[in-house]
Amino acid sequence: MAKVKPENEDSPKREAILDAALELFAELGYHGTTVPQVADKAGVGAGTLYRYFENKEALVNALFQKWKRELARQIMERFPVEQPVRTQFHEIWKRAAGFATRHPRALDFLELHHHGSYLDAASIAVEQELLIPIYAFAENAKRLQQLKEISAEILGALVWGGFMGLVNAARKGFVTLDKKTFDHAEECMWQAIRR
Amino acid sequence: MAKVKPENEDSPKREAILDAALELFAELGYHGTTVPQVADKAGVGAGTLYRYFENKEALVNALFQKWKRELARQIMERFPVEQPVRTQFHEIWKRAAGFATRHPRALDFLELHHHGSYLDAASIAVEQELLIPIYAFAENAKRLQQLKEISAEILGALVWGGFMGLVNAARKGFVTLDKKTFDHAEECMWQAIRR
DNA sequence: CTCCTTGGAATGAACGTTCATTCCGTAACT
DNA sequence: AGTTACGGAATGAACGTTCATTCCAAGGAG
Repeated sequence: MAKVKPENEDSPKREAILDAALELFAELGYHGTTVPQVADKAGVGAGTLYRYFENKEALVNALFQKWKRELARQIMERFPVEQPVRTQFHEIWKRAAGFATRHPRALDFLELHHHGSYLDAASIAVEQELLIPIYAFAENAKRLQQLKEISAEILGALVWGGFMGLVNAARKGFVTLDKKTFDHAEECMWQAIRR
Repeated sequence: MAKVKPENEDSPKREAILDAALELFAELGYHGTTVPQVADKAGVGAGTLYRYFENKEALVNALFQKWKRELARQIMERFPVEQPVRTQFHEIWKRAAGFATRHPRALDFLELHHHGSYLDAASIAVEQELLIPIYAFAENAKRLQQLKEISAEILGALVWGGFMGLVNAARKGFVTLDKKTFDHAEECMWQAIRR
C-alpha cells in the first residue's frame, strides 16, 4: 500500500550499493564513476540499482545526506553543555578525529563533493545541521569571553579547515593520523581561537 | 620538422583555452566538463584545442602545473630571508591572501583537483615546489625557537588548511574575503603555530 | 509430500544519447 | 602556389537508463 520502493530503508542491497558508491565516488569523483562500476562493486546487477535509487543523481544525494548527517550526529550527540569551553572544544575535536579514523572514505567523499552542481536543495540544507550547533558553541564561548572577538564564521572556517588540512596531508602521506598528531593539532587550533 | 606544437608557448588561443578550462574545471570538475564546452568558451573550434594540447588529460595537467607554479612563485618570490619570523609569516599570509583575491578560480581549481587520477607524475611533482620552501621556513623558525615543537608537516597542514577553509567558507557565502577577515585569520593562525 | 501458480525482485543486453577525438574542406598567411 | 592554422561535422566508444526476461520464495491444490 504505502510501499513505493521495494525496501524503503535498511536493505542489505541498498547498503551494499551505498558502500560501493562511497568508495568509488571518494576516489574517482561523481562524474568519474560509472553506474555499472558501482553495481559491480556492490555485487548487484546494473538494473537493480534503479530499484533503490531513482537515478545516479539521487544516489549521490542520498549518500551525501547520509554521511553529513552521520558526521553531525557523531559530533553533536550528547554534547557536554555544562562543561567548560575548553572541555567542549576538546570533545568536538576528539569526536571529529574519531570520525576521521573510523570513516576516512566518508570524509574524503564529503570534502570532494561539498560543491557540485548535482547536489540538490535537501543536500545543501543538511550542511546547516552541523553548522548551526557549531556556531552556537562559538557564540556562547565568546559570550563567556573565552574566545577571540572574531566572527564565529571565521573561527569555524579556520578550525574545520585546519582539521581537513590534516586529513588531506595524511592522504598524501605527509603525516599519520595517530593520537599524538591529533593532540598536537588540537592544542594548536585551541591557541588559534582562544582569547 | 621539429615543431610538434604550432606555438609552443605564449599564444593568444592557447591562453584563451587555458582560461576557459580554468573556469569550467573549477566549477564543474574535470569529468563534468566537456571539451566542446571549453572550446566554445575559449572562442575556438573543438579541433583547434588539439593543436595546442595532446588531449583533455594533457590540458588539465598543463593547467594544474601552471597555477601551482604561479602560486608557489607569488608566495616565495623575493622571500624576506633576513626578517624576523613573525614578519616572514605575515608576508606568506599576505601573499596567499593576495593570490586568493586576484585568482579565486585558480584556488578553487587547485583545491578541487589536488587529488585526481588524471594528474600525471609531473603535476604531482610540482606540489614539492611550494612545500619545500614552506617546510624550510618552518624548520628554520623552529630552530630559532619561535614555533611550537611540532613537526613542520602538521603546522603546515593546519595553516594551509585554515587558509583554504576560509576560502571555502567565502565561496559558500559565510564570510567575505576582505582585509579585516584576512588580518583576523592571520592573527589566529599565528597563535596556532607560535611557541 | 509434490506440483503448479503467482508476483515481486533481480538481471544484463540493448537503446538512445553524449563524449573525446579525428578528419577534411576552407581561410589565412608567406 | 604552398604551407600552416582553423573550425565544426563526423565518428566510434562509452555512458546512463530501460525493459523484456529470469529467478525464487511462498502458498494453494491435489
